[in-house]
Parts: sequence; C-alpha cells; structure tokens
Amino acid sequence: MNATKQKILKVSLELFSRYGYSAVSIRDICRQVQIKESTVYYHFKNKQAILEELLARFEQTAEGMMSRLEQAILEEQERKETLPGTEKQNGMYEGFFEQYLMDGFCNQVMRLLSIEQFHDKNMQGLYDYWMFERPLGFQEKVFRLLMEAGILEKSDSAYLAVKFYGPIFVYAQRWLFSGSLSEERKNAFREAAYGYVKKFFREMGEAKW
Amino acid sequence: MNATKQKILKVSLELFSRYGYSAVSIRDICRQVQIKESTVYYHFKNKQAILEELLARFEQTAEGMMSRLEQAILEEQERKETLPGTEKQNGMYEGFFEQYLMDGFCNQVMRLLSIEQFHDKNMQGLYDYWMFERPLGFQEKVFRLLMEAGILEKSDSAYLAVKFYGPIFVYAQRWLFSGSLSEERKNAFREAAYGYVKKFFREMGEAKW
Amino acid sequence: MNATKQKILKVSLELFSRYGYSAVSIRDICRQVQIKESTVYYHFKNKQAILEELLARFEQTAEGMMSRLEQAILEEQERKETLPGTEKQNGMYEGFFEQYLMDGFCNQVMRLLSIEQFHDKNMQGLYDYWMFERPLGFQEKVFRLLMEAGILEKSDSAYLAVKFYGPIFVYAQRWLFSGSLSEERKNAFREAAYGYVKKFFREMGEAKW
Amino acid sequence: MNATKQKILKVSLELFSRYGYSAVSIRDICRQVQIKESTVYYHFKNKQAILEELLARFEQTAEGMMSRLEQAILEEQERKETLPGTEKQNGMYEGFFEQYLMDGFCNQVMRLLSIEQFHDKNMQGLYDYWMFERPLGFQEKVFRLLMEAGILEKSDSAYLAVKFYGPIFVYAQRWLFSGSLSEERKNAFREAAYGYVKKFFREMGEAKW
DNA sequence: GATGAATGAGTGTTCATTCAT
DNA sequence: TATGAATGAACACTCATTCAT
Repeated sequence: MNATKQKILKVSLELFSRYGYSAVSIRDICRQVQIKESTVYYHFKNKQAILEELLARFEQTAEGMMSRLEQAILEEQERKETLPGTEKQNGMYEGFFEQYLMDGFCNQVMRLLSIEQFHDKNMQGLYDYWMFERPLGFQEKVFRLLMEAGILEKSDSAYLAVKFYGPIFVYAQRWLFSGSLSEERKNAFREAAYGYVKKFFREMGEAKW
Repeated sequence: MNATKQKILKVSLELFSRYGYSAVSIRDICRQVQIKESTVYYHFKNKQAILEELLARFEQTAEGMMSRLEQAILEEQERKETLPGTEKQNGMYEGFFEQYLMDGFCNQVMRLLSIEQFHDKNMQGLYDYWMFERPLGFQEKVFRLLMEAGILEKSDSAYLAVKFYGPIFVYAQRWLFSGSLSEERKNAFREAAYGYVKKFFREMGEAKW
Repeated sequence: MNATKQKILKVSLELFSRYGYSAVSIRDICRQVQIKESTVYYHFKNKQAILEELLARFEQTAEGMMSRLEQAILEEQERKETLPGTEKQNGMYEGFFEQYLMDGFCNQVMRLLSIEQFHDKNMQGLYDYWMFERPLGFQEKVFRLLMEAGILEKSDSAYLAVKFYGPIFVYAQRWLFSGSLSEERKNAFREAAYGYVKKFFREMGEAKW
Repeated sequence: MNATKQKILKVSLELFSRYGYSAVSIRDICRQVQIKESTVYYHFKNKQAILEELLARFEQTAEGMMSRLEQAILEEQERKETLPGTEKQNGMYEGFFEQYLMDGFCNQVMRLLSIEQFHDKNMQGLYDYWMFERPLGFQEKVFRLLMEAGILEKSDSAYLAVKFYGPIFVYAQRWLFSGSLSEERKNAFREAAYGYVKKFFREMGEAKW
C-alpha cells in the first residue's frame, strides 16, 4: 500500500497513543510525516478516518493473535493431557505477551483506547473487550477445560482466571502501559511477568499433586 | 473558599477526567459553571493553574487517606497479633476502597492521571506512585511484618503483595476506571472486590494452618 | 446596539449582495470592518447567523413599509372616492420606491435574495413573496376595490395589476437591481418609472371617462 | 466534440446556474461527471475557461435565436402589411419563448448571468444586453415600423415596447428564473404569458380600429 | 467579583491547480 | 485521455488569554 498513507497511520498512532486523539493536530502529524496538511486529505476523508482505520487494523490484528493463542494452547493441552506449566506452554504465553502487549502497534492502540475510553462509548467497548473480557474469558475457558478433564480441582474458573490474570495485568499496566515503551521497561515486565507465570503454574501443580 | 472558584475546580475535574486536559476548553468549563470565560482568570492565573490546584488537593487527600489506612491496619495487626482476614480488617480495606477508589474526587483525578501520564513526566510519576508504588509498597509492608511476626510463612512479600493487589486492580480498572462511574458499576466492583478480599485471606489462613 | 456588530452587518450585506453569501469570506468582511476574524465570533455564532440577522431585519423593515403603503393608499382612495392618479397618490408610490427599492438596505437584501434564491428554498420563498406575491397582491387589491366602488370598469384585477407592475419591475430590475446602485442609475429609474406611473394612471382615466 | 468535455460543460452550467460560479468547486463538478479533478485540466486550462466557453456558446446561440425571430417577425409583417396579433405571429413569440427563455441551456446561462452580474462588469453587460437591451430594442423596432407603416397610431415606441415586455418579463422572472425550472413552472409561464400576448395584441387592435 | 470586547495563534478542512505517469 | 499524488493558499471556526470597566 501507499507509503505516505502508511506513514501517516504510523505517525498518527504514535501521537494519538501519547497525547490522545483530540490533542493531536493534523499539523502535528504532518510535521513528522514531512508532508503538507492538504496531503492528508488526499489519503483520508478526515481526521476521524485515520483513527477508524487504525482501530479496524487493530481489531483484525488482535483477533488474529488472540484466536491463534487460544487454538494453540487448547490444542496443546488436549493433545498431551498434561498439566499446564510446561516449558512449551509458558513459551506460548510469552510469545503472546511479546506480540500483543509489547508489540509497538498493539501496545499503542491499547494506550489510545485507555485514553479515549473515558468519553467514547465505542472506545469503551473495545477497551473492555480487549483488556478484560477477551483475555479473562479465554483464561477461564482454559481452566474450565482442565477442570472438566480432571487435571484441575473443580472450583470457580472465573475466579481462578482473575487470580492468574491480575498480577500480569498489574505488571503490564505498570511497565508496558505507562510512560513510554522502552526496552528497559519491557525487560522489567518480562522479568516480573514471565517469572510470575512460571511460579503460578508451579504452585498450581504443587497444590494438586 | 469562594463558591465560584470551587465550582470551577469541580467542573474542570469532571471534564478533564473524561476528555483529558487539553481536550477541555475554558469555554466548556464556563458553559457548565455558568460564568463568562474572563471570570476564570479572576480566580486562576491560567488553565494550567486549575490543573495544578486539582493535583495539589489530590495529593493532600490521597496522602491523608493512605497514611490513615496504613496506620490503622498496622496498629490493628500489632495490637491483636492475629492473622489478617478479620471482619474489622476487611472493613478497613472496604472503607479505603470506598473513599479512595470510589470517591468522586479521587477517582476523577486518577482517571485524569491515567490519561495524561502517557506524555507528561510529572503525571507519570504521580500515576505510578498512587496506582502502583504506594499501594503495593504498603501491602508488601503489611505482609513483611506478618512474616517477621511469624504469622505468615516467610516468602517473597513483594510477590505476595502483587498477588493480592492484582485482582483488586483488575476489578478497579474494569469497574471503577472505565466508562463513567455509576452506582451499578460501583456495585459490580464491590461484589467482585470485597468477595475477593475475603476469599484471599481465608485461603491464606487455610494454607498456613 | 454595539457599533462593531452593526458594522459587521453593514459590510456583510454590502458584500453578500454583490458576490453572494458563499463567495464572501469572513476575512473579506473583517478586512473592511477593520477587525480580526475572531472578533466576528464574539458577536455572531457563525457566518450563517449574520445572514439570518440580516434577513430578519429585512422582513421587519419590508413588512413595515409595505403595510404602511397599503394602508395609506387604501385610506386615501376610500376618503376621496376619486380615481387614482392624483398628485398625492403618485407621491406615495414614489415615496415607496425610494424607501423600498432604492433604499440601500432593502435594495441590497433583495439583490442577495435574487442571488441565493436559485438554490435555497427559504430564500426562494422570500424572493417570490417580496418581489412578486406581495406587490402584485397589493396592487390587485387596490384595483379590485376601485372596481367594486364603480370607479374602474370591472375586469380582471390580477391582469391589470401585472400590466401596471410589469414595466415598473423591468425598470427596477434594469436600473436598481443590476450592476451597482449609483445615483445615476437611480435617476434613470426615477425618470422611467415615475413617468410611467403618471402615464399609466392618466391613460386609465382617459379610458374610462 | 469530446463527450467528457461536453459533460463537464453541461454539469458545470447546471451547478453554476444554481449556486453561482465561485460556490461551485471543481470537486463538485467532477463528482457529477464521474471523473477525477485532474482530468478537468486536460480539457480546460482552468475553471475560468469552463465559464468562458459556456458564455461564448451562449452568445452564439442567443444571437442566432434572436436574429432569426427578428427576421421572421419583420418579414411576416412586411409581407402581409397587417396588424400584429395573427395566429402565426403569436406562434412565433411562443416559439421564441420556448427556445430562448425555457430552453435548458439558455435559461441556465441567464440564471448564471443574473447571479454574477452584480459584481462582474462583463457579466453585467451580457445580462443587460440579453435581458433588456436586445429584447426591448427589437420590440421597439417592430412597433416603430408598424407606426411608420401607419398600422399603429404614432406614439412612443420605446414606451410601448416596455408596456408589452413588462408583464412577460414579470412572468418569466417569476416562473422561469426562480427556484428550479420544472414542467409545472413552465406551464404556469405558458398560461400567463401566452394568454397575455394574445390579449395585448387584441386590445391593441381594439384601441385602433 | 465579574464581564464585554477583542485578539493572535491555531484548528480541521476545502480550494484550484500541477505534474509525472 | 485520464489519474494518483501532492501542494500553497484560503476557508470557517475555536483557543487561551488580556484588559478596561
């Protein structure tokens, strides 16, 4: 696709995710893209259309990632009939974190959503879905299947999902969705979150067997 | 203090916490306060000064609340030498949630911080301190003291604090810092968070004894 | 009323009546009023509001004039029970022409209407009413009353009204609603129209008696 | 000639005659013609050139019509040495009205002229010539010749021309040069104007003989 | 305490036009 | 013939702010 349009999208997201949609002017965007303001309107109907294209792309990307993770983990569990917490499974979570939470594009859109969700119903819906409903729902499903397979003691799978997701969410918010996303902050998250995931599944194992 | 100034602050915060500082115009504020724009400049040096006064008041309020909770809980524990999870202690947490996370003023400032933290170092500092550092630090201290007192098995108190705080943070973000703060959402949080706190301490008790 | 606002209205009408509403920019207006563009928006909500205020004022003015002429001529005729064409009555028409067709304000609004009526339903309505319906209706009424009083031979009063109004309308369009309204053009109209009115009534008299 | 160019001219005139030259953008034109904006500049030097071509074509067309009518009516009168008002002559006027005032192209150009004449000297000249000077001059000539031939009582032929033309002009302005040119409005004009022409010549006949 | 009037800088957007393809 | 991509100038309008009253 057109390089200029691509760059407009890139720069726009960079700025939107930092300052919020309305605090970023077309002028700001053009200054960085190195084009004149009128050029933007060749590629986009208006400012709003930039935002919409970004969100559309995000939903596609996020849906793809989420469903791929879901499928992979469920397949893995089904096939091996073993407890979670294997090296391979931990790696799956890690891969997902890297591509979803720490990837420039997704991270930025989610920052943007977290700014705009306070006044925009649509944004609020997306924010809730991708931050809470979808990940919690997925994790609950995983635990529920483990319970049904007798691998995990029967209990409230939703509660377990929140217990698992809570600390990850704290780490993510603190290191990945605060200030600017640097390599140091990513590492801080990795150390905290990856360690936590391992520990969690280890403890889960110990509790059962 | 002057009623008009008070109302300007109130309305400003209402709007800032929804749309972000720069997306709110003096006009917007004045429309709701029912004054002319020039009047604002009798009470405040400029727009920035409104924000600053709001932040200053928040820090005072938040500091007061946090330290009062800290003192109360530590005293309680010290005095009784008992495990946490008593009715009284749970009530303390609940009181704190009500006054800190669910109170109009504090909730709104924290929403504002969460919008502005992405591009403003100062805001980022406040956000991190009041969202993560302070509450996690406090909870860690509580657990550490319990460990030192032999009431809790020695372990990583910071890790324990995150495990405790994680789900609460998830619930708070989902129900108290999304969309608009309604009584229904508050109840959703109460149900989830208060239930969680009780369960957490119950499980902690079971694990030890 | 405020002098600046007044001047904005005056200049706006001057320009609108020459170039049409949409071809005149706020900049154009401000250049002549000698104010900054933002000042306009202190006095008017937007560009459209200037137009609306002009139209409202015109309708008031025009209604006042038309009804005063109507009343005066009908009274005159009633009282004297004589044929029209007296010096006094001719003077009334002339006075009306001067104040309505040749007056700066009304003339300009009607020019504006004649530009805008092609695409704006509202303008079309006003244009038709004040250019055709009202003057023709009034003149028809005058002739009808004369017929009922036996002063004029019974015939189609509407047709008679058009015959009377036609040439006046031609003169008005040619000399008052073309190019720019100068004293020379006004005089050209006066000569043509005043002469015509006299002649018309004289011929009308001759035809009857 | 090129179909695209033809369509550009057609659509341009449609829009110009409604909104005025400067209120119509190249974009507006291209939207309807279904071409890209840059394509216009293959066919025309610039926007102004579209207007100029339209005006040139109009002058040719109008000149042709006017002179054909002139010739026809004068010949007719000369040959028959009779009073005007014959079926055939009335039909000539009617044919002229249909092709000149009511024809899409000419009607639209004259609407355009009536918009633009207020600020453009050139347009003003064309407007005056084709709306007043030419038709009045022609009619005056007809009456003068009739007077010279002794068919009509000697009098002010210019005054007679205005008396004849006045109502027609009123009807034309009201029904053909207001709002949008519909079949209903055309019929309203036909009824009024054709009836008027007949009546006028009948009365003229009665007055003399 | 509050406001009427004004403003310079900046907002998103549209304009006619160019030019390489 | 036609268009994709770009642009400088202008557009209506909003902004935070000032200052005399």
